[in-house]
Amino acid sequence: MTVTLKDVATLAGVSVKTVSNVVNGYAFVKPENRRRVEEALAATGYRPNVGARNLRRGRTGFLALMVPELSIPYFGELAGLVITAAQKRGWSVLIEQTQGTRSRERETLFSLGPHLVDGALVHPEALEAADFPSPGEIPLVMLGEHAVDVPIDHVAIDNVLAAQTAVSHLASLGRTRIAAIGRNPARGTSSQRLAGYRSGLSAAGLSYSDELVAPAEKWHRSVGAAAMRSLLALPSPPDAVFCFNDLLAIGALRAVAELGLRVPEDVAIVGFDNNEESAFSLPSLTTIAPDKMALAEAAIDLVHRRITGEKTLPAQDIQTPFALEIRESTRG
Amino acid sequence: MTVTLKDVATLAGVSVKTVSNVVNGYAFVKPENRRRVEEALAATGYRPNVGARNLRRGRTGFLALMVPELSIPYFGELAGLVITAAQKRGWSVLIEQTQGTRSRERETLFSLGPHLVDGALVHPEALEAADFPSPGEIPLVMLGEHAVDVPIDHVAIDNVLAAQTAVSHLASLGRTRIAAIGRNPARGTSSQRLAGYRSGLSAAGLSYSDELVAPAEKWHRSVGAAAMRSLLALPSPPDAVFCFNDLLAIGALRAVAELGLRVPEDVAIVGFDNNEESAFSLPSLTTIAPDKMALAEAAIDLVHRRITGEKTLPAQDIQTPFALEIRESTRG
DNA sequence: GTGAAAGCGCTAACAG
DNA sequence: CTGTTAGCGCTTTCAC
Repeated sequence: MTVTLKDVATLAGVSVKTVSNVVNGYAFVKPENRRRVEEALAATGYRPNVGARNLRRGRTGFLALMVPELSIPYFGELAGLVITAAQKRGWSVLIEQTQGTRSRERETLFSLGPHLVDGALVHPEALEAADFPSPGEIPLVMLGEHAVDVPIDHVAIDNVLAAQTAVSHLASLGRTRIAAIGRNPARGTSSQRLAGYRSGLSAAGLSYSDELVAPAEKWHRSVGAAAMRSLLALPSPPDAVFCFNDLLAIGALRAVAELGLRVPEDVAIVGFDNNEESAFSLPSLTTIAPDKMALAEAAIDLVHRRITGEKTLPAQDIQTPFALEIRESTRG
Repeated sequence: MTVTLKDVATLAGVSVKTVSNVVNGYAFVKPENRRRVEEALAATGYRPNVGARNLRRGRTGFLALMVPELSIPYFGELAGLVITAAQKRGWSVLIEQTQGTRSRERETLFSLGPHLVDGALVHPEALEAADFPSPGEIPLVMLGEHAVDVPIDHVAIDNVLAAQTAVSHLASLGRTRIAAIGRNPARGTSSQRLAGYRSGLSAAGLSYSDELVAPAEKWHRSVGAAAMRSLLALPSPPDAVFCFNDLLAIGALRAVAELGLRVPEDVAIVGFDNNEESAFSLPSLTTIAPDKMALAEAAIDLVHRRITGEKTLPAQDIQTPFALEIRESTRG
């Protein structure tokens, strides 16, 4: 059935070694033999058995990417970039979804045997330090928030600074009651963005008020809408809102519109992530735009370095760039 | 180092066969031996080498999913569902992106060796009949449009009927100049939706006019906006538009707003795909909602049946349900 | 019930 | 430069 190296060798009248040499692009093969092997290769339609090759080489050719959910635009976009970056290095990417629950995250991390994948990029949401496998397992790179203090490679943007940038922008517009949507003590990212929000406020000489910070269990559009409604129902409602991600902001946009108010005139809104849809919402959304490609490439680069050698390097903490993308939702 | 079956056997004082039996849940093992093996297993933290096992068994435990781009919401959502469905059957999913180009699609299809994955779900965009591998390779299931006539399993919604439903809905609102956005001769999906558009028109007693059908190379938001602008610049502009996907429709929404017109009063708009964002656009988007979960599960089910036995079954053509989701963009 | 041994397809010494 | 050979870690006859 499937044609093996041996079959090709027999047909070409050479040894498997020679065929292997040709297949693997080894330079020193007698032209005559090379020709015959190549003919046999073409005639049989030989395809290497990747599994066997990897078994022998001690690597699998796979990388795992663990994310909460691919249907969330940020992760869909990120995953696409990761796959592209990985492919350039010859890896195929296996995707695992966790729904952001700690139990699924633990399970996934544990199931990533040393034989299934060569390394993994993980974007944890709820994981705690104790959940991480003992070092010495496969190379792991954390994406996004460094929720917990573990000595593991990590790449992300400076969330605190980014959040602060967003809030400063709002303040520079003359807004004085700047709210936030997305508080969630269980998520590391939330704490960081909250910290940035607070320092943005104080940098602008504005005082922090608890009632202006709306919680959000899930950072989805519907939650953003609900949160915005409750903020607008306040005795003195906000004149600007910093949403911890774009989905919340999209929801907020809708809530404002439903109440007959205008963005940005009545309420200015800033999001976070720069999902593709944010450039097309009505109004389009000012947002923090992380350089997702840089993020993906840095992560792949890191895992690549870990796999090929540099085992002993101390855990890296890489920051990738971001920018404030100013659009209609904060433009007079 | 990594602990192997043999290590466990040595430690437990039995043969590899016995350990293998225990690991694989073989029933007839002397209790005493089972206990000792289990202890050794726990003590060493043994993890089976999936690659080696698969090499032996002749399967890999992987499924490939080929899509144009994960950053496109429809594919992000679909991929998420496919991964979930595959996981229930014990498969991990490998994602390959093609950017919708024929060359990348061919390459991908070709690289899907019989050893890399047990089967593949492919969503081709530009592939032609000649590009398909000779039957007898790994099980392949096509998702989405049956662009070409090849005897390969296929699951999709009835695109023609769905498009017709969308157009009929627009006609039922009393609209008489119903345009379409998304013509692209190179894409099978486009032809089908165009056919549905035409039959929807004629069912409503409306005549077809070429000038009302806007081409779209890529079905992206910006293209939808541009197409809408040119339609609105027509001497007698449309009063309704059927967009071949939601992204085009989102772009169209923006173009209408920029010209100071209103949706649905001046132009009613219908999309296709029911991306999550469509429920939150302003106005929210009426759209054809394919049952994506049914699609994913039918596809996984099919590939599962192919892999486990039913090789000789003739190529299946499965239709999954869809619904017209009526929202603000067509609601007075 | 369990051990010994063969071998899945491939690569990497090691001769020659 | 090329053939032979020994495994990678696992499952699976086939004896015992």
